[in-house]
Amino acid sequence: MARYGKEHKQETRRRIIEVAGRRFKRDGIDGSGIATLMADAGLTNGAFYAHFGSKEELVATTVAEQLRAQSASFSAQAPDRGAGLEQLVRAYLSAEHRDNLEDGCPSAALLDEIGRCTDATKRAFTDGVLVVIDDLAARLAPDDPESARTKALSVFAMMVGTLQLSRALADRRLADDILEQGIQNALALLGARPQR
Amino acid sequence: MARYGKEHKQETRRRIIEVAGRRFKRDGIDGSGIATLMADAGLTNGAFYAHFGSKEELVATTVAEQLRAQSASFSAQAPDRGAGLEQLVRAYLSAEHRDNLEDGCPSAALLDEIGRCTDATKRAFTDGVLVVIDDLAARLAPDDPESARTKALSVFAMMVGTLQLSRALADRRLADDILEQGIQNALALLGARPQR
DNA sequence: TGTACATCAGTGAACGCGCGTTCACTGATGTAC
DNA sequence: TGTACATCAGTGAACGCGCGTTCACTGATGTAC
Repeated sequence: MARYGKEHKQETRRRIIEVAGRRFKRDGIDGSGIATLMADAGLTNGAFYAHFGSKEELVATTVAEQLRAQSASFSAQAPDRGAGLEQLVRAYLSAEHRDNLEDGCPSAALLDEIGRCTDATKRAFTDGVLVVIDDLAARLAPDDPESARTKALSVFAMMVGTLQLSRALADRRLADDILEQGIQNALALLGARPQR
Repeated sequence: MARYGKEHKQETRRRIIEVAGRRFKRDGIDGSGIATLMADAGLTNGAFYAHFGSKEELVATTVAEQLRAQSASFSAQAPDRGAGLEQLVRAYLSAEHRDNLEDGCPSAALLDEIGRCTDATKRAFTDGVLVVIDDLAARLAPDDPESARTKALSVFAMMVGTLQLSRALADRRLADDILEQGIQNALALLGARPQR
């Protein structure tokens, strides 16, 4: 039944991490059981512990991988590292992104749960999100990305909060409105030069 | 053992909602069991269903109550309805607020989980958060609060995202920095007149 | 004032279920001779 | 080339536990006469 070899095992591991990313984002971390996760990956629950020491270890690994993938997706969407911000903002604050949790931003789907996780998971998040932030900072100020870091972080926080809010509102019209307003305000913030 | 009368029962109900608010914000909705919640309120699990039809009903009720309390707290902190925004922003994006989940903003603690809740809970959230937003809008543009609504919503989203991010970062210095940067950017956004 | 009865908030055990985790086992693959 | 053995990815049943929910019961309080 089981195929043999290091390569195969690593591919299985990748598959678990990938389905975990989708499940976590859709149902939450607490809302996703290991048996379900493993069934998604075409395996049974027992196999899990050949790949990860605990659920929390999978969470940390998955958070890291999700942020890596998001960074790669930003680069693919807007390959010019010194630009493309408006395009990224519009794609991020779109109804499509809001309505597609599984393929969406891990921060928007999981940020408050990550705040309640172990230090190891928070560290994985911190490292991963800084790569995303630094990508944004480089687009914001190609000649001095270092100084733009906290500003990029703040704009990112705004986009995350806006998407979460849009998902939590029961009024569709209002949910669409705040995405649009979020785009306007993000672009205004990005356009303004630092004021201190 | 049990005291008798409508008044007493309603007081117990209030107590359950209050401890649920604190627990949910600290451990998440999925992370808080009914038996624990009831023990917090000094009762046993069985009594729960004399007060609520289901856990989800408690969630919707608690979300509504939390937002009502937040609105009241804003009014108490800055009684002049046409002003006080800077004060509110500074209190919101403070290290004290970040480090005190239980007494803090329900949106920052629960927003992504609310996005995964039933429609009834989302509706309770929508109604409640609009009161908070309208309070902010009235402070932002006392003479035309209606037009300031989406802008207030967007600023609120930014504050929520920033607080969540600050809580999820493993690096204390960085977490403090983005609070400070969030204050600067929120004030800049609020100071600017609408640009369309 | 005293007794009998009705009310009902809360108790606590039990329900079936899914959780994270463990482990003896299977059986396909690879290696040795 | 064929056989015997080692490796090990994955299976599936079981562990103790907490989940949301139900319900027969308790006993303090209030009402009627």
